[in-house]
Amino acid sequence: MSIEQVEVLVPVPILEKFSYLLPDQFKEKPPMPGSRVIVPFGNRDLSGVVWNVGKNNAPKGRKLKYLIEVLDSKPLLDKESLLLADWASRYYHYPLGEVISYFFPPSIRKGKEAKFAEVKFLELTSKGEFLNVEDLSKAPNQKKLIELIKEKKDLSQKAATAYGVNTSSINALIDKGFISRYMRELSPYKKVETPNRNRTRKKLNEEQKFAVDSIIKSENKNKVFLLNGITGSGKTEVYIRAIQEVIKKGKQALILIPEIGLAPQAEERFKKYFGERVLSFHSAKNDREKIDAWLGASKGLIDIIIGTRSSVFMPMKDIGIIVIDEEHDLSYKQADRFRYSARDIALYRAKIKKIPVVLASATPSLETLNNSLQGKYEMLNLTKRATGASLPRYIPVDLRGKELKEGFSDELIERSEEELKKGNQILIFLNRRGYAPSLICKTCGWLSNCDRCDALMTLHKRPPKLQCHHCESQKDKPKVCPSCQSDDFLSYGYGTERVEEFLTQRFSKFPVLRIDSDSTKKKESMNEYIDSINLGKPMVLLGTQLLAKGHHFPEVTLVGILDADSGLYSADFRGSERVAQLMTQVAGRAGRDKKPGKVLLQSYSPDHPQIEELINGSYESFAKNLLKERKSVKSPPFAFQAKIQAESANSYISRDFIKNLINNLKKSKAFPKDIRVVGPLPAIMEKKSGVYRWELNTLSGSRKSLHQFLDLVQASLYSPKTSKKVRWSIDVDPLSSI
DNA sequence: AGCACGCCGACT
DNA sequence: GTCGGCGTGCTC
Repeated sequence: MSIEQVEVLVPVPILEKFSYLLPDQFKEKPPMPGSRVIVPFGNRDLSGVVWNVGKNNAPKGRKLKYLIEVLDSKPLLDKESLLLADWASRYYHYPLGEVISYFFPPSIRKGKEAKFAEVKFLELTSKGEFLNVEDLSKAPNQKKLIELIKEKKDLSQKAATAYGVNTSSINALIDKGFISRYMRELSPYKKVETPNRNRTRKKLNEEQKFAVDSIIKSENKNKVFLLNGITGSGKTEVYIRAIQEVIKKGKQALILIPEIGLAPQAEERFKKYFGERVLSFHSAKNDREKIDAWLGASKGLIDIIIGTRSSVFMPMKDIGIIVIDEEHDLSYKQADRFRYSARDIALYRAKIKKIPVVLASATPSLETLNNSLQGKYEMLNLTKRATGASLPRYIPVDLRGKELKEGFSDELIERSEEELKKGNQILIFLNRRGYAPSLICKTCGWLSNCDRCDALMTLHKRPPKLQCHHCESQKDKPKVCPSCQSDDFLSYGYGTERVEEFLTQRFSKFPVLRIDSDSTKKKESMNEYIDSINLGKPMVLLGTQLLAKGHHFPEVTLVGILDADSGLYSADFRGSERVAQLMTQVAGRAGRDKKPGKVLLQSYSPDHPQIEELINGSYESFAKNLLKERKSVKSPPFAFQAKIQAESANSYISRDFIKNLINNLKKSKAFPKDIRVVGPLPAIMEKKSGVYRWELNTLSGSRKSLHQFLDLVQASLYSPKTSKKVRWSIDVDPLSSI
């Protein structure tokens, strides 16, 4: 029986799949699931992905259109990718047709041929076949080329040039009709068969060896490991060994890293071990690079992909392990549209493929820590620093009653000076860019409010502007107060620009390097900074969380945390988890090599239980306390959470939208009983980028009930009756509430 | 998401 | 009289 129709996924925010009739020429050899096709959709033609063959779930009576074209004779996505997409679509309650887009580089998704770049090749014409090369003895280059083509069979023009044949000789032979030029696809990758380079075989300690062995032993099992290692304990070294074993078996590895900023260094580090087998992947790559990496990985020409969030969808021929570095990092969660967590997608992908996952962190998320404590994940502890160094010592600095200079206590200044004079580097941490977080009129009290957000605009000095850090708004710094025309302003609070100014004049003999998203805007600047830090000369590093992430600064002996209190009283219940992670990570930059390190923690409440726990306990003890607290109030990870948000030009519209939604859903018989509904409430920052946001938080002890509830929500929101004045979103396992 | 259709305001 | 504003309806 021949196939009459196929079900196609189209990249539109609609839950339904769309069915099409197959024209006769495709009936015998219908496109398989995972192949791309062109279909008519409304009054345009779209590239879609075949989901089902032979099925038709279109409403009865609906007249089907004919599919226009089949783009791929073989599926581009394998069965596992399709399963993964289906799961992700259900789990995150996001339309499958849009989810599947994430599995392709954008241009492939839009219908571009899934091929490596075509390159000029040279071949003999039939006239050329019968040519006696000795006839060309007067043109040695032409003779050489003919011989090369005969010898190599496949010769690209580029290769010919590399052998020393210039283009004019090539063209001469073409003109004479002896050879011709044609275009052919050429893979930029050669399958590397040589063993890994292993340039630096570091000796592993007992804990590291145990960790490597445990991971290797579970090679064909779906096992999740928490590689719980203190900062500087050599986690990377552990998973590199595990990956080496996987590759020896002819399989591939996927390594996820938090941010693009870390990609070049990470890539360089992995290239040292794996040479040409490794390739990085992130959104800054151009179209061609993305296609090449994607094809290379799916054809098995690349063994290791190291990439950011979006790489979790990278199709791979035979994936054998997934590593998620800094698994607690927020950047693994996409915060708009398809709000997926790359970590959780990776966990499910590994489950489908029955392969191990390594979650690496010095400060694991409470979710992961809890899963480990409950025995769902195997915890591999690295409690010693790889260099034999000890963890830095915390020294609290009580700010109460102290006179500060631009946010610095005398103690911090003195200790900093001491270290610099000893030839060491110091790191000052302040998680606030700009000059000052607000500008105030001293005369009338006018504040630098943002017009589009419930937030104050930050004063920047270079260039002198007021900038909102929550939207795109920026304006010139006013010369006089917009309200009372006075010119007496107060720059209130401290940002990195301001502290840089102070440090530069206070420690004038030493270079001050400010590292934040403003100073690293230029493409190469971060690498240049890292290089100058690595020279090891005494200097002051000053920066935001950019500095806290993953870097290895062996010469830093002192870390100064200017404001340990910020975030202590956050409106977000995840605030203290964040702060603890950030502090521990920053602190971990100190004393990583031979020299011991210390961390000065400036605080107005050094006896706050959380600060005390960090100083006298550890991240882990801190996190375990937090888990107890979360358990007692049934917060995640002891309940599953989803957030529904509505935004519109008007607060009442957003509020009523959420109100009506929940009221209508509550009338449904399918409304699960075990759902805790909190809200509607305005978002913590209600007005942002000119829109007003209200939200509904829902929690349940049962994942199943939560999803049942979200199915109702989804059905209601995707109904055509839903108001278009409101932009809404469903966020499963939300992480931020700003 | 696009795109067309459709009904009310300022313009060559 | 028309161009075009964006509300609303629909996509196999």
